[in-house]
Amino acid sequence: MSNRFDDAPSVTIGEIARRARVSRSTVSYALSGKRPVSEATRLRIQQVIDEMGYQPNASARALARGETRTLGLVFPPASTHYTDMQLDFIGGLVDAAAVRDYDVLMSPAGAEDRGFHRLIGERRVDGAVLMEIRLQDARVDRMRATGFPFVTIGRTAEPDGTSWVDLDHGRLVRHCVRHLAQLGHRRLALVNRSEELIRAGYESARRGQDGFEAALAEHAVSGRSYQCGDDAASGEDCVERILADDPGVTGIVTLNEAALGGLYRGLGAAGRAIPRDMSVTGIVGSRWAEAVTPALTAADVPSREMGRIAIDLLLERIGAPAAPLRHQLLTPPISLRASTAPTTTPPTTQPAAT
Amino acid sequence: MSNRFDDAPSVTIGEIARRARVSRSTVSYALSGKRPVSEATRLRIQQVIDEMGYQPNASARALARGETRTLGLVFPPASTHYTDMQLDFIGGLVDAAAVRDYDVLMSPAGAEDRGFHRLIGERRVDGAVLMEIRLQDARVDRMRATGFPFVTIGRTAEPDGTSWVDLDHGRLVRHCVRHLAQLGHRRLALVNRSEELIRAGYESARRGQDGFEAALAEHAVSGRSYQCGDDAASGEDCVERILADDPGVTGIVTLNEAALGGLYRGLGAAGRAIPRDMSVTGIVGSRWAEAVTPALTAADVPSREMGRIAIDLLLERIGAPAAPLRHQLLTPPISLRASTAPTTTPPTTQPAAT
DNA sequence: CCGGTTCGCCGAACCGGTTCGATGCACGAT
DNA sequence: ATCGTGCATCGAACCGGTTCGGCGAACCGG
Repeated sequence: MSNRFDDAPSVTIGEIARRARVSRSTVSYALSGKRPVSEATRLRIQQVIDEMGYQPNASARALARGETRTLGLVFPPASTHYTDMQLDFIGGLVDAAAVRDYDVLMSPAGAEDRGFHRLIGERRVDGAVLMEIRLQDARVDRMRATGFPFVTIGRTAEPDGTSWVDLDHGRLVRHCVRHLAQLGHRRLALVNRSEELIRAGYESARRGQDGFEAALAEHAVSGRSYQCGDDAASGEDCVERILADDPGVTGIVTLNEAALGGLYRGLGAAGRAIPRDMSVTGIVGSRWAEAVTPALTAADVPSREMGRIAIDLLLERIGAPAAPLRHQLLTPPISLRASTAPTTTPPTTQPAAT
Repeated sequence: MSNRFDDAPSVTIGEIARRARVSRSTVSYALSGKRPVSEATRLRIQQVIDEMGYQPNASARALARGETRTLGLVFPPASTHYTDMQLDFIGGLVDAAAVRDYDVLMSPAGAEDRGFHRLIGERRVDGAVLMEIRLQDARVDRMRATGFPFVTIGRTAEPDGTSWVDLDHGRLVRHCVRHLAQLGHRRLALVNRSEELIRAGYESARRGQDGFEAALAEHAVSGRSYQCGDDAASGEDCVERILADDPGVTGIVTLNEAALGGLYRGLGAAGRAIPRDMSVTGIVGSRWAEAVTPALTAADVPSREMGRIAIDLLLERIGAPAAPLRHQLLTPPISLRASTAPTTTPPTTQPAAT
């Protein structure tokens, strides 16, 4: 009598109905409340349910109701490991979904992928969130063609036809450049993501880059962009390239979280102290920004919040497919930390006027 | 004619059967191959399927077959953000599951949680992986009681009744201590995880701590353990406490990835150069180990591999519930990097003898 | 005392697959 | 010509829920 049943061969609604001496439909209605059930029988049913530890089978319910109460999270496979920001994003997303009584199905899937078919075609989920969006994204096109509810994290080149939440990388980079320009820096470098990602049209890298170039013109400063692999060694290497190209660079903007440590190490090795000889800023998860010494002046990316927003947008699309598409373009503020400072070379005294 | 159907109201097996002029069962057998079907009809069916873009409904299949082809990943909610190692682990796990044609359902769930009920009771998944194991873990007890297939990442105080994969934190810490002892360090400190986690019985922190104390005795060195929050500021703070307690400490072992940057910064602020004045080592994801300067001598945690192993163990339990339980206790080697060096104080010249 | 509501519950159909037993047919052997 | 055999296919039941239409009993007013 430790557990009611030796094996507990998944007690069904029929079993409950039999023991409560009502029909299956009555049990169903008692639970869903979609039709009135007398207080007496409701109690009797509830008692049997408690005794037997009944829980409705999710597959059966999904089949009957036509909804799975599951959301898909689609991200490219062959996982180059994720960044901290992405991780936090996933955490926020899963938590938000749980609060709304949805589970999240992880699917490493490209557009042509079997995994993609599974998720959408087999109706394993009621909707999907697409990560790691590219400017031209076959997955988005396919989703749009099927009419399946989805939202993207990041936006394609043609963003109007989709619900999405995104960081305004272009603007953030412009803010970073402005910050450096205001501190007097005139020769900058952008440390972007890897060449492959950029070539693939990875949207944050591309728009960040565009923003960089626009900002250079805007503030009449010079600068150059560098592609950099997602690891410390690439970061070190990148510093070498930057200083080889132009030893006069005094400001760096980075979009590459994973290379940040290497960047710092490379600067140290080159004898450039931060922020005395080199100001560094960029878009980096706060955990990394605060881990390096000196701590990085960087955009405070609200990753978890973005996960929550994604869920809300998606549930809106599922609940009201006809509702207008919605977008959220976020431009979080830049947290001033210790890695940026005014240029020291030209004005030895305070720069009073121009 | 862009897409065969304006709305594609989920084409079913019945629809396929009608158009191919066979019965539903024949379609099913043609797809599953569980009974022979003539080549001619198989082709005819396949053609209709291709034309209409049929894909079997996952819920219906799960209901009929009694298996969902989905695995659960259960982790505690209220997500204190995860470490890099955990992230890589999840990535490896999801990828491994995808290769074996399983999806992964993320569930932030405590033992008493609604989420836990959903996953197991409603049979949303065929089996589950439990992360963040504690020495006494109510979730493990519940799972064991239900007889549901599961494996844990980490092991409880009573590990024999469960399939698990785990890092041998005790041994790894002992190796770290031995390494430091061999370099001549005699006064050490352990930087552990947060007080709450340890009090909660978080197994890696507890076993790491035990290993530390055992190793101190083993190598006749002195040392003390410190609890440290999972962020850079706590790491800085922890350094202060260590040096205040005993300024003569020359070796640190850390289990706290998130505090590593703060640890380095604190040491820098205290004027202790690594590794000249202080050797640092520990168990930290390689991305972090290589991001700090000097790079950290640390255990190379095979996180992705552990994810793969977890999936394999779980699928074995699902496929053969009667099979003996299996365990994998991993002790990856320690990668020597730049953060540890022989003590410099006693022997100013090279230590020729003794 | 009777007809019309209302309430509470039941039975059946359905969701979209899988699987088992049975059946029709062509074939070869006798 | 006849019987057995095996192959290809079909029909029905089932998985475990949800939902709709209907029915009997109790209750109401006239």
